[in-house]
Amino acid sequence: MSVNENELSNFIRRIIDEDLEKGWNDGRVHTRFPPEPNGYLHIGHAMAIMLNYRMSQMYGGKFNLRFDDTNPVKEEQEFVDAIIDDVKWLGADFEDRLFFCSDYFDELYEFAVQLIKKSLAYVDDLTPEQMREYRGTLTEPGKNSPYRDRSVEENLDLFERMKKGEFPDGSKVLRAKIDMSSPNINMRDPALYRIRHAHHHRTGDKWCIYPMYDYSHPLSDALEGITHSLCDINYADHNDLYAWFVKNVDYGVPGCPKQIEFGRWSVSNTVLSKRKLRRMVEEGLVSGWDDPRMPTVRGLRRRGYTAKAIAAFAERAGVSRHATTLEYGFLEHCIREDLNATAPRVMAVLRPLKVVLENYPEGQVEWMEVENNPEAPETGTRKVPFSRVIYIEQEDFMEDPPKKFYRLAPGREMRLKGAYIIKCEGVVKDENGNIVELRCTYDPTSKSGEEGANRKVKATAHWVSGDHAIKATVNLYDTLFTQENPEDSEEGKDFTDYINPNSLEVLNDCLLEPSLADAKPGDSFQFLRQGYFHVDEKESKEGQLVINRVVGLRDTWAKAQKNN
RNA sequence: UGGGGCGUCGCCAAGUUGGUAAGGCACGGGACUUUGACUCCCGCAUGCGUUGGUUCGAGUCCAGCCGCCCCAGCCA
Repeated sequence: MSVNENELSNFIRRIIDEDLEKGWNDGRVHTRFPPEPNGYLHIGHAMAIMLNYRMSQMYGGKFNLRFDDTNPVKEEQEFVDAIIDDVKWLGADFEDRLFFCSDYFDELYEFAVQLIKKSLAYVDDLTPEQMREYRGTLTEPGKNSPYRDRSVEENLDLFERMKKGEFPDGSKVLRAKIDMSSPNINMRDPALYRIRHAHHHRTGDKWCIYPMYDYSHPLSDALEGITHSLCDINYADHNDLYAWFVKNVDYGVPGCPKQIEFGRWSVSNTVLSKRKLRRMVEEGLVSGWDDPRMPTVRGLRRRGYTAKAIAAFAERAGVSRHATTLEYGFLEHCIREDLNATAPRVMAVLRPLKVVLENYPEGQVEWMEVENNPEAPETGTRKVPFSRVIYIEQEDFMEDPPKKFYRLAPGREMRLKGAYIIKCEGVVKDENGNIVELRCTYDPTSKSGEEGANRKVKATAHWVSGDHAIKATVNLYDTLFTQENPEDSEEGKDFTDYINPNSLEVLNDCLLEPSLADAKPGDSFQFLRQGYFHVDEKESKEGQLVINRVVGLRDTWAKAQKNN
């Protein structure tokens, strides 16, 4: 797949190109993905990961994975492990550059001491409530804290005692001394360190003061030699602060990072906020973070999305400075494109309808040769058994077909892929009038590959031999939400009110061709017209395969029906 | 009402010394087809939030409006 020159964010490339021309940072390009380990990654994160990673690759640079683990009360090792796993799976290769902000706590502490000595930071005793009052509002300037002019010596002493644990949580905070009347509220003496007597998942009980994001992030970037710190537009107001720390701290490492903001992505018919996804899991609205309907990396992966498809999605969607909503169908297009090229074609019937071929000898079995993937002829062929009783999809037969339906109907013919042309001679119904069986005849001269097969028949369907089929459970999915943007809920409505009640349909008695007995978790297939499927790692109670439909095919017949 | 940011086709997105609106998705039409898939053709913004201005010429420059988003955590 060739990538258009224009794809993947021209505006960021323009900035980098200019930096390179100026010889800034010796022409290095070094990016990073900085998650807080407080949840699982979703498709929005995957986009940011691919943006950072591809940007570094495009310029022959490097890419780091760094955890922003500065708030021990929200973070857990479980999430660290899951995130590392997801980033690796996505193919964003950080090589040996896996870092943690918590690894820099000693340096960060020294940098704070440095700022105090420069009279650029002070210990404040204001309570959180008082701090809010002193900060002013969006339209009114703030006022200086009465503790703002403490001497360097006193600040040094107080800060050290904060570190030693002499003060309770919330009693003191280290703040930068910038400008309480700045129109940018982030510059009104932001907090650098707060006291938290809490156990950190990596540093244990070593620290009871923890640095704030605004302070630790630019300096962590600087220490790692990051050149372009890509973050979402929410942080645009923090850019001045970011630059302030980089400028005012002598961090002793060559190079100078800069922050560049990009617009956030959302995806239609789903939600991406961690808070909302967590609710979905905690309220049991989905089976877990890896529910195949979830927009999490783990969910998409279990559903059967490939890293390649997600990378293509990120690449083509691009990025700008404004918030965008990507259509779910665009994601589907990307996975179809990948699976169309790679997924073996296989016969499987989701909603079986019994067909008896009256003129086919009882007990006879023919092994039909069927191609594995016409898109990849080198994958060869395989043998599929054919016999007197076969099953086709219920939807491939209509007793009273409307115009334009050209599959099987009474008196009509249809081709069975790789086998024979059959003709419907009769319909068997139960006492309730439901069709339970079709009586058909087959044309013995129409065997696939032989002369008689070369006649036009309007439709071709997949099928499975009754004596040879194996059973499976198949999960069909639809979008999790009916609303294009569930976040935009009306007054008095919760986003969960828009959950699609039909987002999951379980089919228990699907029939698969016998070669699927060897299928392993993680394998993907195309069940011809039924779309692309992925074997789940879990088995059903009866030990059958559980198969997730990744995505259906583009279906012009279904669309035509819908438009009627 | 302070500051920051954003507005190009239904959804993304190119457009950057002003020169006469790329591409993808979706959609419509057609060809091909032992997957109504795939593939391949064709079509799809006299228009770039809006109103004026500058100019031979403006999505691109200027001015004014309109609309949307973000910021007042000892969260990230």
